Amino acid sequence: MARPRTFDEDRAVDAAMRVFWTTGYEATSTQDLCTATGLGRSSIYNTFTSKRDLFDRALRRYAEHFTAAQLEVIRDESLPLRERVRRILWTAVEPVPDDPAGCFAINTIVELGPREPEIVDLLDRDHQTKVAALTTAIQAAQAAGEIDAEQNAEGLAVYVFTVLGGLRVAARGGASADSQRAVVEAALRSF
Amino acid sequence: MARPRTFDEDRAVDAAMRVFWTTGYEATSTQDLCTATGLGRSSIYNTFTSKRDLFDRALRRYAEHFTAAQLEVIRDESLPLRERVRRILWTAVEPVPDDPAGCFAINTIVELGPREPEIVDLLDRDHQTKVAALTTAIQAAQAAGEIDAEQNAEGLAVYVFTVLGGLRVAARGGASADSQRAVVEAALRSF
DNA sequence: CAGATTTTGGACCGATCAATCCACTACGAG
DNA sequence: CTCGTAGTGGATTGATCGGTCCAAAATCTG
Repeated sequence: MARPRTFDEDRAVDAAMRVFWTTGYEATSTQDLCTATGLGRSSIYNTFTSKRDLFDRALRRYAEHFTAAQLEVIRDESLPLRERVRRILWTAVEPVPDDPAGCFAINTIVELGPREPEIVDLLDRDHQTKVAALTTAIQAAQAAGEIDAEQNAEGLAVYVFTVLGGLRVAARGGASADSQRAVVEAALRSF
Repeated sequence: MARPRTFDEDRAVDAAMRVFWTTGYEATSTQDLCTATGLGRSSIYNTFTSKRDLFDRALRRYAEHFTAAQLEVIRDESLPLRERVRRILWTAVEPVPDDPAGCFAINTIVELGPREPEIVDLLDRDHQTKVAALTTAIQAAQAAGEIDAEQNAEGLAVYVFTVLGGLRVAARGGASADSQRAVVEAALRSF
């Protein structure tokens, strides 16, 4: 060991994540990444091997962070299932104020999906984790007589995340909170 | 007038549209556009003033084409409203085989939304047209006692297109027809 | 303090970007 | 048949791209 780093690696990934989230992969230049992280080119390439590698780390960070938060809501048995679903969808009505518009994962699927199967795999695994958790929660609610037991639980779980995807695309296009709220209400009628 | 063009302008826009649709704006090079259209650089820059201009024309063409098709379905009074909505959503379950994955309009909102307000405006006007048409159809169905009159008609219309957006993002990520079908079924329960 | 080791800033690299230019071609008008 | 005009192919432009390199700086170990 010799000269220590003057920056925090996680902070750098976080800053990069927000730039990629806002601007997309192609439209983000390495110069943008330097500016956003406050690092020089050498520090970035010394720590992360390439723009693509840094993007992967940023995306993983995003996926892990948001998946963990969603799983916590999904598994919170102190709330009725319907309320848990509402909270999942509600993140699109009232997003975290300082976060960029839309969803980084969805932006990435849209931009890179057709030509980056590894990224699709990563996001798909993440998606499956969430679907499985929600499916389990729905089945429990069905067994408890909380919601209609006739419906396909997994189909309903996929439906929830599909609606969330639609909401986040709409948010990226500047949809109003009122309009997003109306969609959430309509979506919840399927339960 | 002198030497005539050896290519069809609309065909060129169409070819460009498919490349932008597949690859996105940033990741499409002018060389890609030359290859896809079969034109030389000069012909492209002589006919369209810039890459951005050609993109705008391609996007407008897409929006007009698909909006027209959707409006036709929405206004087809020979079908029950529920069936019309199903057909709108069904385009995500069984897309036109040779079309690129996903929806060009949604891809564009996601990629360029935050930094191209003019494009957002264009797509938003298009969106409003469709929402207004579906709202009218829903209100008629409510007046006819075909569906529950309690619900906010416009909210329901926005909901339908939001779900469609989610389905198209899922398609971009390679969702299976089975999974898409289950989502359509769940979505229709809100009616 | 000295030497080894890592980080850092900035100059630099070839490749590629969107866009322009120009010589040449092809055709309509007279 | 010739002239004028518009279309075309390909070379070329300056800017920017992602990525590398190197000398100077900083701090740990002994």
